[in-house]
Amino acid sequence: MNEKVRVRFAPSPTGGLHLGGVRTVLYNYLFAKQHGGTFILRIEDTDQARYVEGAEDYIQECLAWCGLVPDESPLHGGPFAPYRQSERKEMYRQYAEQLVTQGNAYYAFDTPEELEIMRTALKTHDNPSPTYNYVSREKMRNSLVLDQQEVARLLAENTPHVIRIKMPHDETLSISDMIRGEVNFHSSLVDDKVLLKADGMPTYHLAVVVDDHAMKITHAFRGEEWSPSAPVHILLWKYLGWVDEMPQWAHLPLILKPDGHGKLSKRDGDRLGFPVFAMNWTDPKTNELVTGFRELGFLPEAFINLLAVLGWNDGSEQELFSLDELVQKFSVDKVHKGGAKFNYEKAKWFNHEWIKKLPVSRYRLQVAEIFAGNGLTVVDDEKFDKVLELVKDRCTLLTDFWSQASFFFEAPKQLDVDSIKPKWSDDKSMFFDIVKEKLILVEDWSAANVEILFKETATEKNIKLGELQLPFRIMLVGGKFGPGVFEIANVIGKEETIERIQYALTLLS
RNA sequence: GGAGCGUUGGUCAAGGGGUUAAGACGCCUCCCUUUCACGGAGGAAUCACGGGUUCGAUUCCCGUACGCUCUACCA
Repeated sequence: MNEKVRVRFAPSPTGGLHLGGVRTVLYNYLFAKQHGGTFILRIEDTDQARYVEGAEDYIQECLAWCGLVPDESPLHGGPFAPYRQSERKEMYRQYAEQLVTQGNAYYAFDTPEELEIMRTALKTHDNPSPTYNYVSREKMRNSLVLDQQEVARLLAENTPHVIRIKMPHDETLSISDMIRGEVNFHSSLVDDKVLLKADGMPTYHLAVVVDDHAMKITHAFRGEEWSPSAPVHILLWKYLGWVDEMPQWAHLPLILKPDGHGKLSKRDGDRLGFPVFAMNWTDPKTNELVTGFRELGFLPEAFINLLAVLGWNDGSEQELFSLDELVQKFSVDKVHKGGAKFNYEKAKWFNHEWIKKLPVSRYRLQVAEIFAGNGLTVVDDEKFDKVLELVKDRCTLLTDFWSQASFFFEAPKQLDVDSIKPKWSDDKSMFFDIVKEKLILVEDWSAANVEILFKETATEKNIKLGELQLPFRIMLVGGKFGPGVFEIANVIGKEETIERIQYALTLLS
């Protein structure tokens, strides 16, 4: 393992894992693996208000389902523990204090109300979002303007306070992004971000820098929404004296709503009728269930594949990639700069392709579970595989196997007799009576034999074969779908075939 | 408002100074199949706008428009 490359995925346990999240994990993973490096899962749980019980386990399960198993994580452990930010709390305070001592940060005692007053007071048409910056900080209650004794008194009295970074007036901060190249920010336009919150927990800005340093992270992939705060992070690496160890950044394009514009959100899934989470997620606070790709019948191979090409393309015509192939072929410089709208139709196409591509043994178990959920226990594995093989071309989602194949195991509950009745005749009725009798005598129950017998009888009775196949299909399947009728007859067996013909004849007489 | 980023068919996209501007999804037509699919053959549909540079710009440069992200003691 090449310890030179260490990349991490750092979700916060606040809910389900959405498409953008999984894609970020995926790119992190691909990059780490193709360089023989280490893929790390770190949990960013410093926001106590939004922390959700169970979300961390959920994330780990999603990763396992997708096959993106981390080398180091809270669950697996690793040499750079802890992998949960809340367990590193003391270290953040220490670094924040160090920055204050160095003069790169300061204490701010402003209450939320005072901040609100400042923002509304400074708000103008031209400046709808005033910030705490090198101008406004002069009028606030912080250790930059208060005299030292006052600051000491406030601290001694345990006055709630935060630590803010002191942004320089006039500096150009340059970020080298693996996807976008060099991006420049002027420091006067960046605000004095809070580094350490009043509850003693760090904000993302401090935590990500301290953790990435502590875990020796070399490459950092994250969503584009982080791009504007990159200058803060750069400065922190500098102030803490770690510039030489700073990871290389890559800001990934966003996954957008299929209609309209904007970042894809959980709500869009409900609204437009498709999943946005990897797996089912039940919010313990509201008990609200959000459906996942897994439960909807997606294969992890397809899920990973569709996500990989939503923001990356290797330049060839290839669209279907296995995880191994992705590790081989992924490259950061082919990652797109612009966001992509999510297209559920295309997503389903990927799943369809993977269902056709993979051997049925790969998803036999999941389909069996779906059957069990519908009250049917699979007992004959050999038959089950045969059936799956027979209908896989017609299944887009794993759940489609139920509607496409349940009739192989239990007689259809309803027959679409309406589509045969108009053309039904006594001749046909007689034909099936004869066929039924002949079928009883068949010894070698093969599709070919049934077909021959069927054809011969049709010729005898002088009825066109085509006019008989549809009724036969309805008798066996219940509707106008499924593989070849004689194949079906073969799989469901002699007795069952005869029984279904018999039953249908009573309905039609 | 500001900053950063972006803009090739409806969507995902390849390409990149001279091309009939790939391919995929979706849509339409036909073939196969007397079911539904799969498969096969076709079709409609695109370089945001304006200036430059150039013999020539979809491609390079500058503007404009539009979009997105950020502008929290959230990440």
